[in-house]
Amino acid sequence: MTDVVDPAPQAAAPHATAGPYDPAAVEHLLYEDWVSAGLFHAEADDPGEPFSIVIPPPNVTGSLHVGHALEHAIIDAVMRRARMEGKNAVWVPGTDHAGIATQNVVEQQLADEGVSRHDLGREAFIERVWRWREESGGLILQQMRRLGASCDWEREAFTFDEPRSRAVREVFVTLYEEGLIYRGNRLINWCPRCLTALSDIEVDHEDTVGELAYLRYPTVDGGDGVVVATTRPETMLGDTAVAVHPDDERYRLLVGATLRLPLVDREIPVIADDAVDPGFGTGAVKVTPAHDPNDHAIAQRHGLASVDIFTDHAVVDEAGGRFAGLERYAARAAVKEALAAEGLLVRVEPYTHAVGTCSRCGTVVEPRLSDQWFVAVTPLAADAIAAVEAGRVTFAPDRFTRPFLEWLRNLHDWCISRQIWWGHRIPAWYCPDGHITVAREEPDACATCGERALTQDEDVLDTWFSSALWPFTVFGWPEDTPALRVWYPTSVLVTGYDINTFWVSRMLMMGIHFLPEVPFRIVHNHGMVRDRYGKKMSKSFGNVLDPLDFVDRYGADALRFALLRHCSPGQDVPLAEEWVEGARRFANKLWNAIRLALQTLDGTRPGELPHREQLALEDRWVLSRLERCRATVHEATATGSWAWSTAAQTLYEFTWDELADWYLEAAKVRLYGHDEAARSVVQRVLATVLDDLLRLLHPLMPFVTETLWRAVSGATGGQQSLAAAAWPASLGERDHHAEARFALLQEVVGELRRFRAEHRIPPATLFPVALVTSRRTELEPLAPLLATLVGLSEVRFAAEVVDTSGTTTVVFPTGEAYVPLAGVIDVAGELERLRKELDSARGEVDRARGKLANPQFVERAPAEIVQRERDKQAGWKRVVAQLEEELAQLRVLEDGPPPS
RNA sequence: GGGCGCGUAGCUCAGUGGGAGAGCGCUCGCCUCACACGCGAGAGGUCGCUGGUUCGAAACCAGCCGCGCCCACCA
Repeated sequence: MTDVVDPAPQAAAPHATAGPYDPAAVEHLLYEDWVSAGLFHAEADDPGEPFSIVIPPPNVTGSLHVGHALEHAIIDAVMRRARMEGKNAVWVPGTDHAGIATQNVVEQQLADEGVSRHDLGREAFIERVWRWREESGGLILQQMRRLGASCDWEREAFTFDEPRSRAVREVFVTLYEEGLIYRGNRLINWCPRCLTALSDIEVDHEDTVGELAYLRYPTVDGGDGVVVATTRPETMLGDTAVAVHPDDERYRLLVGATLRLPLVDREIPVIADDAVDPGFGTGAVKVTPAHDPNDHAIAQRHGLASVDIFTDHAVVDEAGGRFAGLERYAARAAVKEALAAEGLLVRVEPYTHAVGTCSRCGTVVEPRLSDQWFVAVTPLAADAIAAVEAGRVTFAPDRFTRPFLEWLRNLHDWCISRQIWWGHRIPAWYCPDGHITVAREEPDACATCGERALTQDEDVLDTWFSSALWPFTVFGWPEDTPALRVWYPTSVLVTGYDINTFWVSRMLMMGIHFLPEVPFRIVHNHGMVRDRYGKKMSKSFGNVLDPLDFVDRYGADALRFALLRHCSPGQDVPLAEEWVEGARRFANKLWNAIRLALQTLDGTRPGELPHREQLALEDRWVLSRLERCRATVHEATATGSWAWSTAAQTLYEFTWDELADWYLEAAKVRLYGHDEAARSVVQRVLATVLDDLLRLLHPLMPFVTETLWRAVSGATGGQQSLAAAAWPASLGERDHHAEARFALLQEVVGELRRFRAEHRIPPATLFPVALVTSRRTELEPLAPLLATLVGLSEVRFAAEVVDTSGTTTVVFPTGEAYVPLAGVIDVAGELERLRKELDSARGEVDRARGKLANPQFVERAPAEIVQRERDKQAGWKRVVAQLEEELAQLRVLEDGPPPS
């Protein structure tokens, strides 16, 4: 870490600082510079093909978690590439008011203070939430800046701000007028803790071990009646019938009979309905229309009454007679007990079934008949289905299409009213006679009877109602704005597959209904971020990773790269600290590679490449490899088919394995040499290669590349930023000839290095080689390179080596290298080392033999351990044999004729 | 009940018809003048199992086993 107090971005440039790359010293300043230069801001009439993405708005009071980090890393990479390609690109940021989630958080705060929202009253409560939004609402957007997200901050939107609220009322009223929004008394999911209705997808289904209880309902005349099976005995208090299948012979005679409902003494009929599965339980089902969706449907068909037995809090009400006042689970126990006492509890067996829970608080939901507002989704869904089937919207990856369509085809009407306070109040007013007036602005009088004393509906809208409008409301709808005309439909929606139903489906339905086009062409579904073992992150499991902690310690680029490196469409992304650390090392490698370049470029700027005949083999090789890298990255980052792991991996390998390990090492010959012309050539090649590499890497790692690019190119920032530079064009055809020749060199270098390592030849010891090779004409010009890369004192080529005494042979695919051993290998030292190794290996063999010779061990130790010992012994025996052979060879050398 | 994904080195993963690979971890040798957040060398795999297609299968097909996820109003 440097202790520079107030460095300008240039001050931290690589040639001016020592030590590793320090992200903290540059990131903030670079971000400020980009924003103040307006690089992320776009106007509708800016030049270029329109390209737009709207952020999946995070909860306004939330903070950035790794899932956001992944999503924003992807979107930002996409945006930056689009911008570099000259598109008129805009990324609209913003937040969601997140109705129930936010209200729950604030209610919890109040609870900690010992008050409830009802103590405060509606006005004061909402004011309190707004105040909390002011305090915490900017946080997540600030955190996005730390990641480098290139949002157009002048376009920040909020699902509950005034422009969005106006759009919500417009949509609600229009749909109401079209008959697509209605108020009705229907069975909904009720959360007894949040005290509100929920839509179907806000309910999670969890397999729960429960019981199946068999209850006997006698006939009114005291006959045996019917035995029904139920997982919820307490709901029998609300039963209004028993149903059997019409073809069920067992009950043929009972259909039409009247039963006496135990405990409440209600007379209920036995009815026949196709919905009953004769194979389940006893084939007879109790019908509780007020608390079960199936039963409700049956009741509708048969005109049965509904008896609601619960209060809002899921406590039995007066309809439950003597059980009134009991909470539902207490009531379950009490009902079972009472039935048992009357001999009507036939039996109870364990039974696992799915139980619905509130996705916001985990409480078991209560199906319940209730007056709520609904969207009649069938016609809207039909249009959405048609759009997907016609390919106007595509999913990446494609496999998400089918479940999405299946979901749309099986939709029930969407319950949109919520009995909470934080959200868009439903624009419906009631007069004392119960007439409903739905209006864009508060009406003066009832539209039906002219009554002036109106009260507004108390409920608010499902938070997804307003986010469904996001892709067009952020551009000013319902006004016909230039932004809307230019940027709608948005180019692509980048979001997790987990909210395709919550959000994507609703945006599609609303977008198609209210605008001429779909809201996005492509839905790019990323996966979920998981821990290093692929496990879901959860607070209770203690494996939650904090993205900002990573940004602090490793830099934003490192986090982004670590995420993108493991990211392919639809696949979950594992993340561990080591991956981020590895990405930080990569940034540092890049930093240092360019530091070397800056120290040797003498101010050479990227520009025209030298003529081809001036280029050395390694120049042609690196340019060809760069072109390969460019083509792969270009392809892998093309809209809709994002193979981020491929792009990241390709850039990583080119930078590290090719540029740093080979090209820079090879280039040193000329960079440090005294041939001015040759130096100029390599400088110009290097400057250009670095320029293109930094451009390609910029969408993934914006900060380090920007810093380095300014140093390489001499750009001063602001408008002259990498963030505003052009995406690299093709360098032309690959040079396969140069690649093949360089590969030849790499093979020879590899073999000689292996020889050096095996024989413990110190790096400082240079040795000569004589090469006999079928590729002499190709390799001969590369002799200086070979010498540099391996550390050779001399490279000779020969048709054949006549006198091989005192030399050893290194074989490579197209020939052999002869290395004299005198002065190269420390024969005495090698012998010493090998003898020591041999001693120790023999010791291991003896140790194992001793152990295995002990009958106590062989007989009593677990077979597994004994076997392991045998394997060990065999392994060491092989090592001994090998060492003995090596020693024998060396002894020949020691005793042989002295090398000339 | 329906659907989807995954099973490749110790761990996490890439690889979709012709060389079994990467990062981390591990072993050995090096502070070589960009980088020890580094350099060089290396060990390690019956590509879940069975069968099929093919000249050739980690990859394509079928079945099976195992893990994970999503959807679902059989009480």
